[in-house]
This record gives sequence, C-alpha cells and structure tokens, in this order.
Amino acid sequence: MRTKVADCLKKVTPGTIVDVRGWVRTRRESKQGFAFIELNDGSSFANLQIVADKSLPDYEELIKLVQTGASLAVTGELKDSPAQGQKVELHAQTLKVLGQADAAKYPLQKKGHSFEFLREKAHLRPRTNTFGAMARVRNAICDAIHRYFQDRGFLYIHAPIITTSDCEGAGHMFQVTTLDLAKLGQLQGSRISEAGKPFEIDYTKDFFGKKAGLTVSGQLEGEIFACSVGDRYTFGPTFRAENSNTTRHLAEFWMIEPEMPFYELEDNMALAEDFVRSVIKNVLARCPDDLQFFNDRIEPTLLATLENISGHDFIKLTYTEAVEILLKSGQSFEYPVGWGKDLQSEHERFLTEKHFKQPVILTDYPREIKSFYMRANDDGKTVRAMDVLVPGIGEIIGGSQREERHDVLISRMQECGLNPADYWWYLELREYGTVPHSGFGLGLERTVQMITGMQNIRDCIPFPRTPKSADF
RNA sequence: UCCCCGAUAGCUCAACCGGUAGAGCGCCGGACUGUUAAUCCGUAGGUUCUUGGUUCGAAUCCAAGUCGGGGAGCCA
Repeated sequence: MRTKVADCLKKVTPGTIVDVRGWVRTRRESKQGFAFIELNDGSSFANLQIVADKSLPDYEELIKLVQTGASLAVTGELKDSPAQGQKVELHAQTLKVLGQADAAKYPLQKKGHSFEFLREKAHLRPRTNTFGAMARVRNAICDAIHRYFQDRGFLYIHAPIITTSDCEGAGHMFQVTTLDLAKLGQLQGSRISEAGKPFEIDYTKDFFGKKAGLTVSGQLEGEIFACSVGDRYTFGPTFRAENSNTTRHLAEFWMIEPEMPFYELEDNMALAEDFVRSVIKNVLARCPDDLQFFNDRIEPTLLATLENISGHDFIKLTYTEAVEILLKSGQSFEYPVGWGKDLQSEHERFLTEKHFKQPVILTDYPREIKSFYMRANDDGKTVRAMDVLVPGIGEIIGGSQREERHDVLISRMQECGLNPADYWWYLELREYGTVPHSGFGLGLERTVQMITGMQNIRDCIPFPRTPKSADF
C-alpha cells in the first residue's frame, strides 16, 4: 500500500514501515557506502529524504541508477532525522528503480532553469518546484472558487463552448468548421482572380448550418439561467483569437462568470470583493508551503500583498473620481487622462499600485467606452460597469449591472451599431418577466498570477496557448 | 498588430575596433562529507538560429525570415 510523501511528512508516526513512490530530485552520495535521496511525488512541496546504504543488495550498482528524474519505489522505516533540515527520513530496506533517467540527457538540472526554457519542456516542468507548486495552488484556487459559490447556493451551469452567436464582439473568435479549407482555398483563389470580388462561403453547408466559433464569454447565456433558476456561475474555458503578446493574455483561458438576479451594481461589487478575499484566505490556509516558496523565490512581497488584499476593504470609487485623482496626481503619463477616454494600463496601475496600494473597484464608466448590455445611469452619460483592479496584475474582474429595460437595450444596441434581430432571445429575456440583474467575469489564470506572484501568465496554466504556440 | 531587445556548449551567459570560441553551473571521473541547490580537483562537450550579402577574413557588419522576451493596444 503506497503512502504519499505528504502523509509521510505530516501524518505517519515515526517507526512505521512505509512504501513510497516518486521521482528523484537530487542524490547526495558518499563513497563510504551511503547516500541521501530527495524524493518528490507531487503530493507536497517538500521532498522526503531517503537514506540508502550498502545494506541494500547490489548497492553500488543500484545507487548509480538513482539519478535526477528517475522514478523509484522505496520501502523502509520512517525515522526521526538526526540532522537539520527535515523532521523525518526514510531508511530504505528495499529500493527499486522503476524508470531510469539518463543524467547526461535529462533536461532538468538540480539547479534552476529559466521559465522560457521550461515552457519548451511542458511535459517535464511540473516536476520542478515552481510548477509543482503552481499545479497545487491552481487546484486549490479552483476548489475554493467552487466552494465559495456552492456554499452560497449558486448553481454551476455550463455555458456552450461552441457558439453561433457572435455576441458582445469581445475579441475575435476562433472559427469552428468542418468545411474543407483546402478546397475552399482553391475555389477562393480562382473566384477572386476571375470575378474580382470577395468569395462568399456558404455556411448552410457547414456542420451547424451557420458560421460557428469557440465562445469568448458565457455571459449572455448565463443571463438566461440567472433569470430562471437564480444565482448561478460558469467555470470553463474561453477562447480569444486576439494577437495578444503580453504577460497577461492567453488565447485559451478559464473564466468564472457568476450572474445573479435581483442584484444591483452595489450587490455585485460586494460579492466580487468578498469572493476574491475569500478565495485568497482559503488558499493561504491550504497551501502554506507552496506560497512560502513563491514568496521566497518568485515575489518577495507576495505574502504581505495577499494578507493586505484579504484583510482590507477594497477601495471603491467612480470612474469620474478616478479621473480627478489622476489629473491632480501631478504624475506624467504617456497617454493623456481625460473624462471620456478609457483608462490605460498605466493609469490603472497608478491607482492600485501607487495611489491606494490596494485593490480598487472602479464603477460608472462613460457609456461610449463600454458594452451595450451595461445598464445606463440616469445621468445619460455613464453605465453601471465595474472593474476590479489589483496591484501587479491590473484588471482581474470586469462586470456590470445588466440593462433590463427592453426599450433602453434596443436603443443602446442601435447606438453601438448592432442589429437587435441578432439578439432576439437576449431581448426576449427583457420582454418576459425582466428583472434587475448583475454579474462579472474573473480570469482564473490572472487569479493564479495574483496568488502565486508569477510574472508571466503562460506559467500559470499547464499548457499555455498563445499566438504561434500550441505545442503539447 | 505596433515599438524595443535577444538567439553562441545540456542550462545561464561572455567574447573590446571584424582576425577562426570562453566562464559558471550541469554531466562524467576522482577526493571528501549525516549530506541539505553540499564542497574541492580534473576530463569531455560548439555547423555561434536560417538564408543571402559585404570582406582577404564574419559569432561580430548589412538585409530578409523564423523563433523567444519585454512594453503597448485589446481584455479576463
């Protein structure tokens, strides 16, 4: 019966005979006939120290095979360690090398690697301290998110991944088709050269009978269930075919989108804040070793920042107030600040990192720079939008109170150049039993970024998809 | 997509005004040690991203391309 390393370190009482399996991180060998092996099986950040000596059969030959990256099965007695550095250690009685790892070829060294290098080794990087920790923290975050909503009676509703509604215009969609692209390409080439006008594809011949793509957001579908079964959330993959090359964007990322009926913007803000703080507290309690590692090796202010975020109320102010602060700051910005202009990254960063040094929720943005579905304020100039900004990341949550008034929504669509007919079902929600409702979207990977302090979002997901990169 | 920067040993990097390649780490060998990313000594290891150009001579200069990184935009 296999015992996990995490249990050896925390639960099993010394004196017990255990059977552990895992991968060798390092081996410190003495020619006197004994060796120390650091074994990791992913169950915890810490390794289990194995003490192997020449009482093992064929020790000399065996220990040569125990190289960084090799997999082992070891049985022996768990004992209190006489040396500093670990409380317990395993004295091997049997040791079997399950799979060797040629040290001359194995890509991972005992010492650190650049993250750029490790991204090219996505099949091996979870065996490193950083990515093992990342996997455990990401898991804890996901669990905390579900727990938060489940504890409050939210239903977990799956939004479609393939969609034919090009709603919201939020970024370019990846197209989904079963049409023969090679054949279309030939046809397109000949038609353009002969007729001189763009070639039109007949989507009635495509799988869904119309143009389809991967979802960029489940929000509009989310409103359907919010306006029927009540509080609900999605937690699923989202796809953006934007050519974004930054440390904060992925082409495939996971998004959490709660949507609540009878919520006005203030309720929405309160939920978002409580949610973020609750998730952080939960992970702080559950993954102390992993977060300590990130604090020691990745971002020295991490734990202080997380305590600060989870322990203080978020600053709440309107877009108009934010613009005033920026104008009065005396700070010189690359992009000018002015009412009606969207806030740039540098402005958001100034507010959350320099001015307040805390998460900030900005609300009531000018209607011209926000989406059609956000509820119009009575001033005729602003809408009930909110962005949650956190130090180091910037925008982590975007949300709003939705426009529930049928006539206002239609005129807003027209104002935004959209055809109301394309949104017939969305409009019917306002025609039949409409209610005030609100929701927001949280980027999972940006949350992982915030909680681990990792610089690049490509290191916050097991297999990142970015422009020109979708290996593994 | 735009602006910058980069690509040299397995990894991280160096190589001055253009003169034929160097260190640390890792690996391997040895020494030493209840060791902790151990330490000390030694060996091996290179088609300098690709293509073209300039030159007696290119890692180095020029052009194009590919890939990577940072910033911006878009956003989560």
